[in-house]
Amino acid sequence: MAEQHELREKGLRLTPQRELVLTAVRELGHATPEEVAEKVRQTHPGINLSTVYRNLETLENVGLVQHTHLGHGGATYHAAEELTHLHLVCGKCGAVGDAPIDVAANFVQTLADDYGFKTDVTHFAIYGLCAACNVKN
Amino acid sequence: MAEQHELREKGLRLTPQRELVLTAVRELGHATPEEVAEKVRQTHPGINLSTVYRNLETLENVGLVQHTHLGHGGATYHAAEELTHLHLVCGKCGAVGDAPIDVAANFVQTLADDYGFKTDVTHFAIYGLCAACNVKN
DNA sequence: TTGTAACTGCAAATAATTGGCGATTAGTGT
DNA sequence: ACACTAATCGCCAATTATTTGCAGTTACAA
Repeated sequence: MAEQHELREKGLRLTPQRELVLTAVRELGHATPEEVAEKVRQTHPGINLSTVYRNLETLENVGLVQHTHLGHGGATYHAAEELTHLHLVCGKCGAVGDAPIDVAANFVQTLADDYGFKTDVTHFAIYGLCAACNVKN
Repeated sequence: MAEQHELREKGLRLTPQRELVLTAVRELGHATPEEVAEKVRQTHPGINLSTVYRNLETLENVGLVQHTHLGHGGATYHAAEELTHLHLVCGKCGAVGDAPIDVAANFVQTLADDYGFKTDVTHFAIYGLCAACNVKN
């Protein structure tokens, strides 16, 4: 019993649905619950949306995924491992780009020093225009 | 007819509801549609939520207000004049603090230079812990 | 005034998310 | 291998947030 599945290590039961949701989040990078469900259904059609929501919540509780409010409508989820970058959300085309967090290191430090505000980089969403949209604007 | 009301200047009809919504947004600093409605109802009880939603949208179209997705659930609106600061959203207590945009100037510049991403500072929401929550944490 | 398009209120329609509950199933102990 | 129990699932009704259709009202120009 040396090999413990990562989900079991967190005290969670290892169900196919759960595993599929986690895998989907990892493969998608970032996605809404709806998108995760769609992805999962490609291999497991019967899965219920509620199940996806509940598993996302559960997985978030144990720290395997996180959610952010990138834009309109819904939250988007991404794997915890992925939390090494910022999300650059294009307000025009909706594309989500990435940038390493250290581009913000200085900024974060300033906020901490001057405002006592401890920025949560994992919850960072930045709006603007992506390079592509910027050109044709 | 020298004095044109700001709303009329934008080509909008000057209705009491519209004016109240705009005033409420300005007084509240930032608020959800729900909160705006509540505020407006203090002086004009009959106003309908749809009307608030529609006016916020209309006012946003002409550039008098803007919205951001500060947290969960809903968008929050604020007056366009107010757009000289960043929003520091506390993930714990929900408080929304402000910081002048120039603390981000450097950061914004980096994103522009390195990623071609044109950051929209008016749509900036930063998550973390506010000073108060940070202490007792 | 009077006409007309903009605007409002209301109620029903959507969309997104959550909660209840009986049926199922993973994981434990035998 | 078998039974047990709580975790989890699927289905579906309930919320919550926002949007839309439409008929009645109103701002404002002529």
